[in-house]
Amino acid sequence: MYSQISETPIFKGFNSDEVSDILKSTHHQIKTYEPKEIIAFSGEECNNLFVLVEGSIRGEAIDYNDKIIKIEDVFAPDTFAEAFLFADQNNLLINIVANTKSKILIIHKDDLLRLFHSNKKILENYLNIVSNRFVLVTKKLKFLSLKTIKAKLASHFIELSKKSKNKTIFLGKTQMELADYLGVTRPSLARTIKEMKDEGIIEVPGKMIRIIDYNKLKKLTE
Amino acid sequence: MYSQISETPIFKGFNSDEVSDILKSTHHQIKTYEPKEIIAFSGEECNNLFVLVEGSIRGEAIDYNDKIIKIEDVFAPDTFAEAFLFADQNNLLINIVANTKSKILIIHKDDLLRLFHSNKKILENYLNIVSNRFVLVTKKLKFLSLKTIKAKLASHFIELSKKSKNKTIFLGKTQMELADYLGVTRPSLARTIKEMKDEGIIEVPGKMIRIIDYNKLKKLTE
DNA sequence: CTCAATTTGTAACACTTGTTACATTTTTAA
DNA sequence: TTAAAAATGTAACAAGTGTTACAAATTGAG
Repeated sequence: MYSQISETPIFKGFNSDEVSDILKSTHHQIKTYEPKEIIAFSGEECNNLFVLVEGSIRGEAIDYNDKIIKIEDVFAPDTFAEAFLFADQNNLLINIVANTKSKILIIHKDDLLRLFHSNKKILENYLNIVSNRFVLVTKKLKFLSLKTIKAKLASHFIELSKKSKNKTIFLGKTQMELADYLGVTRPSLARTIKEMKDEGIIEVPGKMIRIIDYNKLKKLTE
Repeated sequence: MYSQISETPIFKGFNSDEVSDILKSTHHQIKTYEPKEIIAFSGEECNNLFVLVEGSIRGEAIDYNDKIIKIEDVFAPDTFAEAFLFADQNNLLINIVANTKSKILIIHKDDLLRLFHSNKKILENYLNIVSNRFVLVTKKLKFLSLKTIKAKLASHFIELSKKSKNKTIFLGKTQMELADYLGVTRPSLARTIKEMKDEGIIEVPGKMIRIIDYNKLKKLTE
Protein backbone atom coordinates (compact mmCIF):
# COMPACT_ATOMS: atom_id res chain seq x y z
CA MET A 1 0.00 0.00 0.00
CA TYR A 2 2.87 2.40 0.69
CA SER A 3 3.84 2.23 -2.93
CA GLN A 4 0.32 3.30 -3.88
CA ILE A 5 0.56 6.21 -1.46
CA SER A 6 3.91 7.21 -2.90
CA GLU A 7 2.13 7.73 -6.23
CA THR A 8 -0.09 10.50 -4.85
CA PRO A 9 0.99 14.08 -5.56
CA ILE A 10 1.44 14.97 -1.91
CA PHE A 11 4.06 12.20 -1.57
CA LYS A 12 5.69 12.89 -4.93
CA GLY A 13 9.40 12.17 -4.80
CA PHE A 14 9.18 9.67 -1.96
CA ASN A 15 9.50 5.92 -2.34
CA SER A 16 7.36 3.49 -0.39
CA ASP A 17 9.95 3.03 2.38
CA GLU A 18 10.11 6.76 2.92
CA VAL A 19 6.31 6.99 2.93
CA SER A 20 6.23 4.24 5.50
CA ASP A 21 8.69 6.15 7.69
CA ILE A 22 6.74 9.38 7.38
CA LEU A 23 3.45 7.75 8.28
CA LYS A 24 4.99 5.99 11.26
CA SER A 25 5.75 9.35 12.83
CA THR A 26 2.54 11.07 11.68
CA HIS A 27 -0.86 10.54 13.17
CA HIS A 28 -3.24 9.41 10.44
CA GLN A 29 -6.15 7.15 9.54
CA ILE A 30 -6.75 4.90 6.60
CA LYS A 31 -10.39 4.26 5.85
CA THR A 32 -12.12 2.12 3.28
CA TYR A 33 -15.40 3.19 1.74
CA GLU A 34 -17.97 1.16 -0.18
CA PRO A 35 -19.56 2.41 -3.44
CA LYS A 36 -22.13 5.19 -2.79
CA GLU A 37 -20.95 5.61 0.78
CA ILE A 38 -20.74 9.25 1.78
CA ILE A 39 -17.24 10.26 2.80
CA ALA A 40 -17.99 13.79 3.93
CA PHE A 41 -21.13 15.89 4.04
CA SER A 42 -21.74 19.30 2.54
CA GLY A 43 -21.70 21.96 5.23
CA GLU A 44 -19.37 19.99 7.50
CA GLU A 45 -16.15 21.59 8.58
CA CYS A 46 -13.28 20.00 6.73
CA ASN A 47 -10.19 19.70 8.88
CA ASN A 48 -8.55 16.76 7.17
CA LEU A 49 -6.47 16.25 4.11
CA PHE A 50 -7.93 13.43 2.05
CA VAL A 51 -5.52 11.36 0.02
CA LEU A 52 -7.30 9.05 -2.39
CA VAL A 53 -5.05 6.00 -2.46
CA GLU A 54 -7.32 3.60 -4.30
CA GLY A 55 -10.64 3.87 -6.10
CA SER A 56 -12.66 6.86 -7.26
CA ILE A 57 -14.86 9.46 -5.58
CA ARG A 58 -17.13 12.25 -6.74
CA GLY A 59 -18.33 15.57 -5.44
CA GLU A 60 -22.02 16.25 -5.74
CA ALA A 61 -24.16 19.24 -4.93
CA ILE A 62 -27.78 19.01 -3.87
CA ASP A 63 -30.06 21.76 -5.06
CA TYR A 64 -33.25 23.16 -3.61
CA ASN A 65 -35.36 20.40 -5.13
CA ASP A 66 -33.11 17.67 -3.72
CA LYS A 67 -31.86 17.06 -7.22
CA ILE A 68 -28.28 15.76 -7.26
CA ILE A 69 -25.80 17.45 -9.54
CA LYS A 70 -22.47 15.77 -10.10
CA ILE A 71 -19.65 18.27 -9.92
CA GLU A 72 -16.41 16.41 -10.35
CA ASP A 73 -14.82 12.97 -10.35
CA VAL A 74 -11.48 12.25 -8.70
CA PHE A 75 -9.46 9.11 -9.41
CA ALA A 76 -6.66 7.60 -7.35
CA PRO A 77 -3.88 8.53 -6.89
CA ASP A 78 -4.84 12.09 -6.00
CA THR A 79 -5.88 14.37 -3.16
CA PHE A 80 -9.10 16.29 -2.73
CA ALA A 81 -10.63 19.02 -0.57
CA GLU A 82 -7.11 20.23 0.06
CA ALA A 83 -7.24 23.84 -1.10
CA PHE A 84 -9.46 25.35 1.59
CA LEU A 85 -8.18 23.27 4.48
CA PHE A 86 -6.66 26.30 6.19
CA ALA A 87 -9.40 28.81 5.35
CA ASP A 88 -11.32 30.64 8.06
CA GLN A 89 -14.52 29.24 6.64
CA ASN A 90 -13.58 25.69 5.76
CA ASN A 91 -17.00 24.14 5.31
CA LEU A 92 -17.51 21.75 2.44
CA LEU A 93 -19.80 23.03 -0.31
CA ILE A 94 -20.50 19.57 -1.68
CA ASN A 95 -21.01 15.98 -0.56
CA ILE A 96 -18.09 13.64 -1.16
CA VAL A 97 -19.29 10.20 -2.26
CA ALA A 98 -17.41 7.04 -3.15
CA ASN A 99 -17.90 5.90 -6.75
CA THR A 100 -16.12 2.60 -6.26
CA LYS A 101 -14.64 0.82 -3.28
CA SER A 102 -12.06 3.36 -2.16
CA LYS A 103 -9.16 3.57 0.23
CA ILE A 104 -8.47 7.00 1.70
CA LEU A 105 -5.59 8.26 3.81
CA ILE A 106 -6.80 10.93 6.20
CA ILE A 107 -4.44 13.39 7.90
CA HIS A 108 -5.70 16.08 10.25
CA LYS A 109 -4.53 19.56 9.37
CA ASP A 110 -2.70 19.95 12.67
CA ASP A 111 -0.72 16.80 11.94
CA LEU A 112 -0.18 18.00 8.41
CA LEU A 113 1.26 21.26 9.73
CA ARG A 114 3.69 19.30 11.88
CA LEU A 115 4.62 17.27 8.84
CA PHE A 116 5.20 20.44 6.83
CA HIS A 117 7.57 21.62 9.48
CA SER A 118 9.55 18.42 9.67
CA ASN A 119 9.57 17.69 5.97
CA LYS A 120 10.25 20.43 3.49
CA LYS A 121 9.45 18.34 0.43
CA ILE A 122 5.93 17.52 1.63
CA LEU A 123 5.30 21.20 2.17
CA GLU A 124 6.51 22.01 -1.31
CA ASN A 125 4.31 19.31 -2.77
CA TYR A 126 1.31 20.68 -0.92
CA LEU A 127 2.00 24.26 -2.02
CA ASN A 128 2.37 23.04 -5.57
CA ILE A 129 -0.94 21.18 -5.46
CA VAL A 130 -2.83 24.11 -4.04
CA SER A 131 -1.28 26.63 -6.41
CA ASN A 132 -2.06 24.45 -9.40
CA ARG A 133 -5.63 24.07 -8.21
CA PHE A 134 -5.86 27.82 -7.94
CA VAL A 135 -4.60 28.33 -11.48
CA LEU A 136 -7.19 25.85 -12.73
CA VAL A 137 -10.05 27.58 -10.96
CA THR A 138 -8.88 30.97 -12.18
CA LYS A 139 -8.84 29.73 -15.75
CA LYS A 140 -12.32 28.32 -15.31
CA LEU A 141 -13.41 31.68 -13.97
CA LYS A 142 -11.97 33.51 -16.95
CA PHE A 143 -13.72 31.07 -19.24
CA LEU A 144 -17.07 31.42 -17.51
CA SER A 145 -16.88 35.18 -17.72
CA LEU A 146 -16.94 35.00 -21.51
CA LYS A 147 -20.43 36.01 -22.46
CA THR A 148 -21.26 34.63 -25.89
CA ILE A 149 -21.12 31.08 -27.16
CA LYS A 150 -18.82 32.27 -29.93
CA ALA A 151 -16.36 33.64 -27.40
CA LYS A 152 -16.40 30.43 -25.38
CA LEU A 153 -16.01 28.27 -28.42
CA ALA A 154 -13.20 30.40 -29.83
CA SER A 155 -11.39 30.30 -26.51
CA HIS A 156 -11.79 26.54 -26.39
CA PHE A 157 -10.45 26.07 -29.92
CA ILE A 158 -7.46 28.29 -29.15
CA GLU A 159 -6.69 26.29 -26.01
CA LEU A 160 -6.88 22.99 -27.89
CA SER A 161 -4.79 24.37 -30.72
CA LYS A 162 -2.12 25.54 -28.27
CA LYS A 163 -2.05 22.16 -26.58
CA SER A 164 -1.72 20.15 -29.77
CA LYS A 165 0.43 22.86 -31.40
CA ASN A 166 -1.61 22.39 -34.50
CA LYS A 167 -4.12 24.43 -36.48
CA THR A 168 -6.22 21.33 -36.96
CA ILE A 169 -7.96 20.16 -33.83
CA PHE A 170 -9.44 16.78 -33.13
CA LEU A 171 -12.55 17.08 -31.00
CA GLY A 172 -12.77 13.93 -28.92
CA LYS A 173 -16.36 14.77 -28.06
CA THR A 174 -19.78 14.74 -29.66
CA GLN A 175 -21.52 18.07 -30.09
CA MET A 176 -23.75 17.13 -27.20
CA GLU A 177 -20.80 16.59 -24.89
CA LEU A 178 -19.10 19.76 -26.05
CA ALA A 179 -22.31 21.72 -25.51
CA ASP A 180 -22.53 20.35 -21.97
CA TYR A 181 -18.92 21.26 -21.35
CA LEU A 182 -19.50 24.81 -22.51
CA GLY A 183 -22.75 25.03 -20.60
CA VAL A 184 -24.90 25.70 -23.66
CA THR A 185 -27.52 23.77 -25.63
CA ARG A 186 -26.67 21.54 -28.52
CA PRO A 187 -28.65 23.37 -31.26
CA SER A 188 -27.13 26.69 -30.17
CA LEU A 189 -23.67 25.17 -30.40
CA ALA A 190 -24.37 23.79 -33.87
CA ARG A 191 -25.65 27.18 -34.97
CA THR A 192 -22.52 28.88 -33.69
CA ILE A 193 -20.19 26.43 -35.41
CA LYS A 194 -22.10 27.05 -38.64
CA GLU A 195 -21.72 30.81 -38.22
CA MET A 196 -17.99 30.53 -37.67
CA LYS A 197 -17.76 28.32 -40.74
CA ASP A 198 -19.79 30.82 -42.82
CA GLU A 199 -17.52 33.64 -41.66
CA GLY A 200 -14.47 31.76 -42.94
CA ILE A 201 -12.91 31.43 -39.49
CA ILE A 202 -12.86 27.64 -39.39
CA GLU A 203 -13.37 24.61 -41.59
CA VAL A 204 -15.01 21.46 -40.30
CA PRO A 205 -13.75 18.38 -42.14
CA GLY A 206 -15.46 15.44 -40.43
CA LYS A 207 -14.73 15.34 -36.73
CA MET A 208 -11.96 17.87 -37.03
CA ILE A 209 -11.85 21.64 -36.71
CA ARG A 210 -9.32 23.47 -38.87
CA ILE A 211 -8.54 27.01 -37.86
CA ILE A 212 -8.39 29.21 -40.96
CA ASP A 213 -8.26 32.70 -39.49
CA TYR A 214 -6.50 32.63 -36.13
CA ASN A 215 -6.69 36.40 -35.71
CA LYS A 216 -10.44 36.55 -36.16
CA LEU A 217 -10.75 33.66 -33.74
CA LYS A 218 -8.71 35.47 -31.15
CA LYS A 219 -10.72 38.65 -31.65
CA LEU A 220 -13.86 36.69 -30.73
CA THR A 221 -12.55 35.91 -27.25
CA GLU A 222 -12.77 39.49 -26.02
CA MET B 1 7.86 50.87 8.66
CA TYR B 2 8.08 47.54 10.47
CA SER B 3 4.87 48.36 12.24
CA GLN B 4 3.18 48.82 8.86
CA ILE B 5 4.52 45.48 7.73
CA SER B 6 3.26 43.84 10.89
CA GLU B 7 -0.26 44.88 9.85
CA THR B 8 -0.15 42.75 6.69
CA PRO B 9 -1.85 39.35 6.83
CA ILE B 10 1.33 37.41 6.22
CA PHE B 11 2.88 38.93 9.35
CA LYS B 12 -0.27 38.69 11.43
CA GLY B 13 0.54 38.05 15.08
CA PHE B 14 4.00 39.61 14.95
CA ASN B 15 4.91 42.99 16.36
CA SER B 16 7.29 45.36 14.61
CA ASP B 17 10.33 44.13 16.54
CA GLU B 18 9.62 40.57 15.52
CA VAL B 19 9.08 41.64 11.91
CA SER B 20 12.39 43.46 12.03
CA ASP B 21 14.12 40.31 13.31
CA ILE B 22 12.53 38.14 10.65
CA LEU B 23 13.49 40.47 7.83
CA LYS B 24 17.05 40.73 9.10
CA SER B 25 17.50 37.03 8.52
CA THR B 26 15.47 36.85 5.29
CA HIS B 27 16.59 38.05 1.92
CA HIS B 28 14.11 40.60 0.62
CA GLN B 29 13.66 43.87 -1.25
CA ILE B 30 11.59 46.91 -0.53
CA LYS B 31 10.64 48.92 -3.56
CA THR B 32 8.72 52.12 -4.02
CA TYR B 33 6.51 52.69 -7.04
CA GLU B 34 5.05 55.90 -8.42
CA PRO B 35 1.41 56.17 -9.53
CA LYS B 36 0.77 54.38 -12.86
CA GLU B 37 4.12 52.62 -12.68
CA ILE B 38 3.90 48.98 -13.73
CA ILE B 39 4.97 46.62 -10.97
CA ALA B 40 4.76 43.38 -12.91
CA PHE B 41 3.79 42.50 -16.44
CA SER B 42 1.17 40.06 -17.63
CA GLY B 43 2.83 36.91 -18.94
CA GLU B 44 5.89 37.26 -16.72
CA GLU B 45 6.76 34.44 -14.40
CA CYS B 46 5.91 35.42 -10.88
CA ASN B 47 8.40 34.07 -8.38
CA ASN B 48 7.96 36.63 -5.66
CA LEU B 49 5.53 37.23 -2.88
CA PHE B 50 4.37 40.86 -3.01
CA VAL B 51 3.45 42.46 0.28
CA LEU B 52 1.74 45.79 -0.20
CA VAL B 53 2.95 47.82 2.77
CA GLU B 54 1.73 51.23 1.76
CA GLY B 55 -0.48 52.60 -1.03
CA SER B 56 -2.79 50.89 -3.49
CA ILE B 57 -2.33 48.84 -6.64
CA ARG B 58 -4.61 47.40 -9.27
CA GLY B 59 -4.64 44.45 -11.62
CA GLU B 60 -5.58 45.18 -15.19
CA ALA B 61 -6.02 43.02 -18.25
CA ILE B 62 -5.35 44.20 -21.77
CA ASP B 63 -7.57 42.87 -24.50
CA TYR B 64 -6.99 42.40 -28.18
CA ASN B 65 -7.80 46.03 -28.97
CA ASP B 66 -5.37 47.29 -26.31
CA LYS B 67 -8.34 48.30 -24.23
CA ILE B 68 -7.56 48.20 -20.51
CA ILE B 69 -9.95 46.43 -18.21
CA LYS B 70 -9.56 46.95 -14.49
CA ILE B 71 -9.85 43.70 -12.62
CA GLU B 72 -9.28 44.38 -8.98
CA ASP B 73 -7.95 46.95 -6.53
CA VAL B 74 -5.74 46.03 -3.57
CA PHE B 75 -5.13 48.37 -0.66
CA ALA B 76 -2.35 48.22 1.92
CA PRO B 77 -1.90 46.34 4.14
CA ASP B 78 -2.36 43.20 2.05
CA THR B 79 -0.56 40.73 -0.17
CA PHE B 80 -1.18 39.95 -3.83
CA ALA B 81 -0.26 37.42 -6.51
CA GLU B 82 0.38 34.96 -3.70
CA ALA B 83 -1.91 32.08 -4.58
CA PHE B 84 -0.20 30.72 -7.66
CA LEU B 85 3.35 31.37 -6.53
CA PHE B 86 4.13 27.66 -6.35
CA ALA B 87 2.17 26.55 -9.41
CA ASP B 88 3.85 24.78 -12.32
CA GLN B 89 2.61 27.52 -14.59
CA ASN B 90 3.08 30.67 -12.53
CA ASN B 91 2.74 33.34 -15.18
CA LEU B 92 0.81 36.46 -14.36
CA LEU B 93 -2.45 36.83 -16.26
CA ILE B 94 -2.69 40.57 -15.63
CA ASN B 95 -0.51 43.64 -15.32
CA ILE B 96 0.03 44.95 -11.81
CA VAL B 97 -0.01 48.74 -11.71
CA ALA B 98 0.42 51.21 -8.88
CA ASN B 99 -2.64 53.38 -8.22
CA THR B 100 -0.88 55.63 -5.75
CA LYS B 101 2.68 55.93 -4.53
CA SER B 102 3.22 52.46 -3.09
CA LYS B 103 5.75 50.64 -0.99
CA ILE B 104 6.08 46.93 -1.63
CA LEU B 105 8.01 44.24 0.22
CA ILE B 106 9.21 41.57 -2.17
CA ILE B 107 10.28 38.10 -1.06
CA HIS B 108 11.44 35.45 -3.50
CA LYS B 109 9.61 32.15 -3.19
CA ASP B 110 12.81 30.29 -2.29
CA ASP B 111 13.42 32.68 0.58
CA LEU B 112 9.79 32.38 1.53
CA LEU B 113 10.13 28.60 1.68
CA ARG B 114 13.08 28.97 4.03
CA LEU B 115 11.04 31.32 6.12
CA PHE B 116 8.18 28.82 6.24
CA HIS B 117 10.57 26.26 7.55
CA SER B 118 12.06 28.44 10.24
CA ASN B 119 8.84 30.09 11.28
CA LYS B 120 5.68 28.06 11.72
CA LYS B 121 3.42 31.05 12.23
CA ILE B 122 4.37 32.63 8.90
CA LEU B 123 3.58 29.36 7.17
CA GLU B 124 0.19 29.19 8.86
CA ASN B 125 -0.54 32.77 7.87
CA TYR B 126 0.37 32.02 4.28
CA LEU B 127 -1.75 28.88 4.16
CA ASN B 128 -4.62 30.83 5.65
CA ILE B 129 -4.31 33.59 3.04
CA VAL B 130 -4.17 31.17 0.14
CA SER B 131 -7.05 29.06 1.41
CA ASN B 132 -9.21 32.11 1.95
CA ARG B 133 -8.40 33.32 -1.54
CA PHE B 134 -9.43 29.93 -2.87
CA VAL B 135 -12.75 30.04 -1.05
CA LEU B 136 -13.39 33.50 -2.49
CA VAL B 137 -12.65 32.41 -6.04
CA THR B 138 -14.80 29.31 -5.64
CA LYS B 139 -17.70 31.43 -4.44
CA LYS B 140 -17.21 33.77 -7.38
CA LEU B 141 -17.23 30.75 -9.67
CA LYS B 142 -20.47 29.48 -8.21
CA PHE B 143 -21.91 32.93 -8.56
CA LEU B 144 -20.85 33.35 -12.18
CA SER B 145 -22.37 30.01 -13.09
CA LEU B 146 -25.81 31.35 -12.20
CA LYS B 147 -27.45 32.12 -15.50
CA THR B 148 -30.16 34.71 -15.01
CA ILE B 149 -29.96 38.16 -13.44
CA LYS B 150 -32.70 37.13 -11.04
CA ALA B 151 -30.63 34.20 -9.82
CA LYS B 152 -27.57 36.38 -9.33
CA LEU B 153 -29.49 39.06 -7.56
CA ALA B 154 -31.28 36.57 -5.32
CA SER B 155 -27.99 34.93 -4.45
CA HIS B 156 -26.49 38.31 -3.64
CA PHE B 157 -29.40 39.33 -1.42
CA ILE B 158 -29.19 36.03 0.46
CA GLU B 159 -25.47 36.48 1.04
CA LEU B 160 -25.96 40.01 2.34
CA SER B 161 -28.83 38.91 4.52
CA LYS B 162 -26.75 36.11 6.01
CA LYS B 163 -23.89 38.49 6.72
CA SER B 164 -26.01 41.11 8.44
CA LYS B 165 -28.29 38.46 9.98
CA ASN B 166 -31.20 40.61 8.99
CA LYS B 167 -34.07 40.40 6.52
CA THR B 168 -33.55 44.04 5.66
CA ILE B 169 -30.43 44.75 3.70
CA PHE B 170 -28.66 48.02 3.23
CA LEU B 171 -27.15 48.27 -0.23
CA GLY B 172 -24.06 50.43 0.06
CA LYS B 173 -23.98 50.79 -3.71
CA THR B 174 -25.79 52.60 -6.45
CA GLN B 175 -27.68 50.54 -9.02
CA MET B 176 -24.91 51.30 -11.46
CA GLU B 177 -22.25 49.89 -9.13
CA LEU B 178 -24.37 46.86 -8.28
CA ALA B 179 -24.99 46.24 -11.98
CA ASP B 180 -21.25 46.37 -12.63
CA TYR B 181 -20.61 44.01 -9.74
CA LEU B 182 -23.14 41.53 -11.12
CA GLY B 183 -21.81 41.98 -14.64
CA VAL B 184 -25.13 43.20 -16.08
CA THR B 185 -26.47 46.50 -17.36
CA ARG B 186 -28.18 49.02 -15.19
CA PRO B 187 -31.59 49.05 -16.92
CA SER B 188 -31.70 45.25 -16.81
CA LEU B 189 -30.94 45.30 -13.11
CA ALA B 190 -33.68 47.89 -12.49
CA ARG B 191 -36.12 45.77 -14.45
CA THR B 192 -35.25 42.69 -12.44
CA ILE B 193 -35.62 44.48 -9.12
CA LYS B 194 -39.03 45.68 -10.27
CA GLU B 195 -40.05 42.15 -11.21
CA MET B 196 -39.02 40.78 -7.84
CA LYS B 197 -40.96 43.57 -6.19
CA ASP B 198 -44.05 42.83 -8.33
CA GLU B 199 -43.79 39.16 -7.42
CA GLY B 200 -43.91 40.02 -3.74
CA ILE B 201 -40.47 38.63 -3.03
CA ILE B 202 -38.92 41.86 -1.83
CA GLU B 203 -39.85 45.38 -0.81
CA VAL B 204 -37.64 48.33 -1.63
CA PRO B 205 -38.00 51.11 0.91
CA GLY B 206 -35.49 53.79 -0.13
CA LYS B 207 -31.97 52.42 -0.33
CA MET B 208 -32.93 49.25 1.50
CA ILE B 209 -34.05 45.83 0.35
CA ARG B 210 -36.45 43.97 2.60
CA ILE B 211 -36.80 40.28 1.98
CA ILE B 212 -40.46 39.28 2.16
CA ASP B 213 -40.44 35.72 0.83
CA TYR B 214 -37.14 34.06 1.64
CA ASN B 215 -38.19 30.71 0.19
CA LYS B 216 -39.09 32.15 -3.19
CA LEU B 217 -35.80 34.04 -3.16
CA LYS B 218 -33.87 30.87 -2.46
CA LYS B 219 -35.73 29.01 -5.18
CA LEU B 220 -34.54 31.62 -7.67
CA THR B 221 -30.89 30.70 -7.07
CA GLU B 222 -31.15 27.27 -8.64
C1' DC C 1 -24.13 -5.25 -45.45
C1' DT C 2 -28.23 -3.64 -43.03
C1' DC C 3 -31.08 -1.60 -39.87
C1' DA C 4 -31.57 0.79 -35.57
C1' DA C 5 -29.58 4.14 -32.69
C1' DT C 6 -27.05 8.12 -32.35
C1' DT C 7 -25.47 12.35 -33.97
C1' DT C 8 -25.90 16.37 -36.65
C1' DG C 9 -28.22 20.24 -39.32
C1' DT C 10 -31.66 23.34 -39.27
C1' DA C 11 -35.85 26.07 -38.60
C1' DA C 12 -39.57 28.62 -36.00
C1' DC C 13 -40.53 30.72 -32.01
C1' DA C 14 -40.07 32.31 -27.00
C1' DC C 15 -37.43 34.33 -23.44
C1' DT C 16 -33.76 36.99 -21.33
C1' DT C 17 -30.77 40.59 -21.59
C1' DG C 18 -28.51 44.46 -23.82
C1' DT C 19 -29.06 49.06 -26.13
C1' DT C 20 -30.70 53.45 -26.43
C1' DA C 21 -33.40 57.07 -25.08
C1' DC C 22 -35.81 60.06 -22.19
C1' DA C 23 -38.51 61.51 -18.10
C1' DT C 24 -38.50 61.72 -13.19
C1' DT C 25 -36.52 61.71 -8.70
C1' DT C 26 -32.81 62.28 -5.54
C1' DT C 27 -28.43 64.00 -4.20
C1' DT C 28 -24.84 67.36 -4.02
C1' DA C 29 -22.52 71.60 -4.09
C1' DA C 30 -22.64 76.45 -4.30
C1' DT D 1 -32.39 77.35 -1.07
C1' DT D 2 -31.58 76.34 -5.64
C1' DA D 3 -29.54 74.78 -9.78
C1' DA D 4 -26.72 71.19 -11.69
C1' DA D 5 -25.40 66.53 -11.49
C1' DA D 6 -26.29 61.93 -10.49
C1' DA D 7 -29.30 58.20 -9.93
C1' DT D 8 -33.46 55.85 -10.99
C1' DG D 9 -37.76 54.26 -13.59
C1' DT D 10 -39.28 52.83 -17.72
C1' DA D 11 -40.17 51.83 -22.60
C1' DA D 12 -39.22 50.18 -27.45
C1' DC D 13 -36.41 47.53 -29.92
C1' DA D 14 -32.26 44.45 -31.12
C1' DA D 15 -29.31 40.54 -30.27
C1' DG D 16 -28.23 36.13 -28.43
C1' DT D 17 -29.64 31.90 -26.68
C1' DG D 18 -32.89 28.34 -25.27
C1' DT D 19 -36.78 25.25 -26.65
C1' DT D 20 -38.89 22.17 -29.49
C1' DA D 21 -39.29 19.62 -33.44
C1' DC D 22 -38.04 17.01 -37.29
C1' DA D 23 -35.22 15.47 -41.21
C1' DA D 24 -30.74 13.99 -42.87
C1' DA D 25 -26.39 11.88 -42.09
C1' DT D 26 -23.38 8.97 -39.58
C1' DT D 27 -22.16 5.23 -36.62
C1' DG D 28 -22.22 0.72 -34.72
C1' DA D 29 -23.86 -3.86 -33.59
C1' DG D 30 -25.36 -7.99 -35.45
